[in-house]
Amino acid sequence: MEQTYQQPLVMVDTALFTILDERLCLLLARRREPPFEGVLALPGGFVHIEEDLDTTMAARRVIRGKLGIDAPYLEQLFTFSGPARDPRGWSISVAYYALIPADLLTQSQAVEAVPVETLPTLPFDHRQIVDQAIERLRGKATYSSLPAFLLPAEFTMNDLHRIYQQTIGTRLDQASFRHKILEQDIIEPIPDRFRGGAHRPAQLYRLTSRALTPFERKI
Amino acid sequence: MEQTYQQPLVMVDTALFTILDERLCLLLARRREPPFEGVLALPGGFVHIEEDLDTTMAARRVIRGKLGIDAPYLEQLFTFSGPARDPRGWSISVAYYALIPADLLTQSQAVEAVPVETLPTLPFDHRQIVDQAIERLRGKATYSSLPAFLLPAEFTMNDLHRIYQQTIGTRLDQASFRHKILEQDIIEPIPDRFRGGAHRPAQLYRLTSRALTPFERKI
DNA sequence: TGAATAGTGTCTTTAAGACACTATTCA
DNA sequence: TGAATAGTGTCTTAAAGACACTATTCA
Repeated sequence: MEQTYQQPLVMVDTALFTILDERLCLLLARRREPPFEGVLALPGGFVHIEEDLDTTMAARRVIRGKLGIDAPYLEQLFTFSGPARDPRGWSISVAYYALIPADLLTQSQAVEAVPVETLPTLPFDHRQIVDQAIERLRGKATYSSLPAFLLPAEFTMNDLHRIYQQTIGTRLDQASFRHKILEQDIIEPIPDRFRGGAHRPAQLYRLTSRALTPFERKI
Repeated sequence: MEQTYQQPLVMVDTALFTILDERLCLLLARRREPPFEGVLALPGGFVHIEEDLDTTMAARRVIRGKLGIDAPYLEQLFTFSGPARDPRGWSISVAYYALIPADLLTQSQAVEAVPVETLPTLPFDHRQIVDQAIERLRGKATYSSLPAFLLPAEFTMNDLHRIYQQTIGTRLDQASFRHKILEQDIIEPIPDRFRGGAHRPAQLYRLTSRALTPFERKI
């Protein structure tokens, strides 16, 4: 019978991104169990078939366990597998990536934020997962409202401009950026809400939709 | 111990595309075992951890079992999971899609080609897998050499033009298509090889690379 | 010859990007 | 006032797409 084949271990791993000090960072958790006990790694865990309705729910459970909150954006990335990626045996990891606005992070959470340029050596194949997640993030940033999910609910046009530049990794002309974002209808001004400083106050905006909006053309 | 959690069933399913009579078709196999014995479904099977090095190898094994050949293009699509998608229990299916040039198909193979517009009712969540595979195929067709993998090793510019139109689903100006394809350097003319008819013979081309080439801009 | 497909040159439209400018606040 | 950030209008460049044309074969 087919069903009697020995089955792989099934887990989920999550690459959690945030922007801290104008830099793209990854949230890493110190492992509390072997293998690699005490080492910084992507938050993850086994799928619990009694409680998880699918692997996305398992990823949500892992994120809630580490951060105490739900990620505003969560997407399945890729499934990694093989006999050698985990010393416990032939395993499958369904990898996810998520965007966490910095204002949702608190001291109490069991994670450390590390800039993606200075990541420590990661256990398992987590480095590969992270690289692929960054590639996906950069790719989608050019063609969608994705980077906006790294911002708090209210933000200025320049906040958005900066976050797009940080995720894409290139300079974008300020004026052209404004023209194009406004054409896309992904954000709307919040009536009578401005943010000031020693300069002209900036209009505050919010997303028009809580879902990711793909663009026809690039930003 | 974490390892003692009950593990899901782990399988792979493959959406195999080909072009027959100018139409995008899916290769379906009649199931030889329960559940859904005798029903047309995506070729698939359980991951065999003793012989498969990863899920991609499992997908290759499934394709070789049905077609006796390797697909020139194979890509992981998405991982589907949950307690209800398979009556045998909580399961994970790592779905793949592949492109099969029509000249590699023979009568002896254990599959039926069905145009994607007239698919029968499919078991499990195979309909969802197919829909997502078509979406991915159309998406990548605009930005890469992907559709060329549906053609035999040698083809004319007009073969390529037609296959792009069939996979993308829209008309493309013939002259502009030629300009843009030649700029991309994905194909090269085969010296002194032409295909005739009752008309001017057409230059035969081949791919410059066996790998998928992404384009900077759309075709 | 003309029917059929192959292949080229060039114009128009539209998107992407650059840039010069004006606006409003506070110190 | 000027430093600082906010915001607008318009020009340039380049890509996408349309179109008119020429080329070569066979019946």
